Amino acid sequence: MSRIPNQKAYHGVLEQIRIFIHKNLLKPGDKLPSERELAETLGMGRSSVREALRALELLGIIETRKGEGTFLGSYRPFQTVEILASFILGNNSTKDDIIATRKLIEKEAAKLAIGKLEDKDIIQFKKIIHDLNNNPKQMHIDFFSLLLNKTENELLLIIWQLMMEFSQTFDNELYESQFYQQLVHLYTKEDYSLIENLFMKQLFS
Amino acid sequence: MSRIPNQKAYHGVLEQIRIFIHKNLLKPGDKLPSERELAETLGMGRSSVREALRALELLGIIETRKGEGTFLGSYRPFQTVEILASFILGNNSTKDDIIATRKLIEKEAAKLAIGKLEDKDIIQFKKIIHDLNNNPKQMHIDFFSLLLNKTENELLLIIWQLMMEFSQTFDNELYESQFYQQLVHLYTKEDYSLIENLFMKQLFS
DNA sequence: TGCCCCTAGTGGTCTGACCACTTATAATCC
DNA sequence: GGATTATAAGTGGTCAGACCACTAGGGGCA
Repeated sequence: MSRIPNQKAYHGVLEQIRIFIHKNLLKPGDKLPSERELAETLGMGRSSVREALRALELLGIIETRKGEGTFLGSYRPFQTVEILASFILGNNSTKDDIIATRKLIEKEAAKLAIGKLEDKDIIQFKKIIHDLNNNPKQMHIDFFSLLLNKTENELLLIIWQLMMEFSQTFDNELYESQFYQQLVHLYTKEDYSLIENLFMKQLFS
Repeated sequence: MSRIPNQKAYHGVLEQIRIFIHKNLLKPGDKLPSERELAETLGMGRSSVREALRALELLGIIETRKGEGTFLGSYRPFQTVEILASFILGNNSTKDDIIATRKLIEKEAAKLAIGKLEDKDIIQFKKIIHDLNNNPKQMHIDFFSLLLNKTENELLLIIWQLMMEFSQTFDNELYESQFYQQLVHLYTKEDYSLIENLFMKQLFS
């Protein structure tokens, strides 16, 4: 385990953990060696090991529970996207970019949902639209949350949620109230050719 | 700066750094406070600060140079990709999400670029396509980097780059070689109605 | 048998120390 | 005075040791 001089220690730890996981065929939920044990095995300080573990934890690759140990998590890049977004959004990005991207996702999600909606989903959509307890913004969130879920693309859902979250403070650019009904109506009639048009009308209104 | 008991210290550091960046309008390349300074300012140990910084470094959000300091990076998690990818492997639904989202952005970018391309851009596209030094993957990256740039939606560009980074290691689902030429051809003829069709043909081939 | 307490092990955090490296300053030399 | 060279200060990289808070399991007690 000789280290290349200019290589940082925690990179080595990362690599070793990766090897350990694969060699022992660890599955999500399985336990990893303790920090002290890892440090001794790899011949480096505990703090260096911790730096690597913290990084992996932030990315959702591992989970740590105080008093218990370190466990392999079920890694998905979504957490990574989320962290990156929190540093990127609001800094480099303009309001316009966020809104445009949000609408783009909504439009595409509407098309992706084609053929994946059952009758009970349609009913659910109508219920959301007519729920008078919700203000327009909440209605919008409920509506597209359901729609995004139906696309079965979890990543897209996460990105959309991030856009919504970061646009909370300034974005009131929702759609006209009848838009949602019209969209549901198109699903009901199974007339999918007009979905794009429906969105376009909203985007340039 | 009182901390909620069950909240780990480095999460606080993460948040503070994020605020610092936004408050001071730091751009990539700008310098952050030193580790010791951060530790004192935030009232916590240097090791906790380091754990947060290492995580951010792994994500490419910051860069550290020994003897110089810590600098804001350009959000490109290059160093990370191989490590992360090795954890993604085997999770097919996640891979599918990444690929689908990537292609979705490419399709929409192609439509967003309508009306924003000048003659010199067209020439540039053709140059990229016919550059024999590039392998197909590099050509694809160059092609859509330029296209995404032309959409003038920086956020969309960043998301796309992230998808590309992740999918680099496992995704060979590019488009047929004549696809790129056909797309440029449509721009040349200013025949935009067929862009969607062109992509759809690729997606289901 | 069932309960409780204690202990060993674990992650969470801090401190202080030393190293290697970079930069800016000061001293030196011509 | 100007150029070169030593020096000092500052920075990230790493380690060791010490506590703390928490968890789980075992041993003892009723």
